[in-house]
Amino acid sequence: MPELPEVEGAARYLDAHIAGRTLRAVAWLHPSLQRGTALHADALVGQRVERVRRVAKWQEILFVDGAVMVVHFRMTGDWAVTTRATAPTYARAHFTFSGGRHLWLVDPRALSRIEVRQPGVLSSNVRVGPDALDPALDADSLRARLSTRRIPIKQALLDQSVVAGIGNIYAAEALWKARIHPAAPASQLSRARVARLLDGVRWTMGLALAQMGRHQYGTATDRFSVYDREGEPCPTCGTRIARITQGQRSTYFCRRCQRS
DNA sequence: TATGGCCTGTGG
DNA sequence: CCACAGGCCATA
Repeated sequence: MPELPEVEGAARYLDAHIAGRTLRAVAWLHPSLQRGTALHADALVGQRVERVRRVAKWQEILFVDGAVMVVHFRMTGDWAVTTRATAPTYARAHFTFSGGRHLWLVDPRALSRIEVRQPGVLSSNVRVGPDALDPALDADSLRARLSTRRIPIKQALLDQSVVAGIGNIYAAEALWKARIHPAAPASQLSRARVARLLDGVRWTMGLALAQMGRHQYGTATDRFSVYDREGEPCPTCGTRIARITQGQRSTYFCRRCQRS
């Protein structure tokens, strides 16, 4: 569920809690996490965390000896840190760290994924495009990346190999901000429109990041302009916000402000 | 490029 | 009961 800003917030939160600490124990609390990952995790016990960083929508927990635990929250993952060993509701994995810190992967749908990499071992590589907030990504390069995609712009934004970090909410928000119709063919956007879109992506994610100071998402729906607001007035023009389905996902937009 | 599946929960 | 959920992967 988390997109770039939420994952960034989660990674910072995690870094603040476990950087410098030593992993003491690992337990998998859901069968979906027990396939494959459990074996390698044992090797991490006894090792110290160097830091935690975000890569696209992944979090990488870097250990001082070079091992890496990679976590993807998918739709509903989140962290909880406690000082007691009592599992929160929907806890799917349990990590005990030195200093009496307990880290829980909390995920009602249990779609989160965890991989462990040893130094020098490359994981099954996922192709990800440039980070949405990468300053090196400009309108021309984004337009070039979109130019071959024969799909609607909304769906292209969700494709992590085009740009990394955007999800269903911020795709809708950015398109609204940029006044671009979500069904517009990705390959046919003018340079000016792509520039506006990139601004929209950064504006909407920058806002979210600023609010993210303290790793919380899921509550305030009022921070969105169109997402999950079908039938409510567009903040710009008052037109009722529409919902359509694109690639099995809901898209919210304003028919008046966002034209093809 | 489009689809079903992964999982479980919530709300209409 | 059904639709839908801030994601991604394997498959056709």
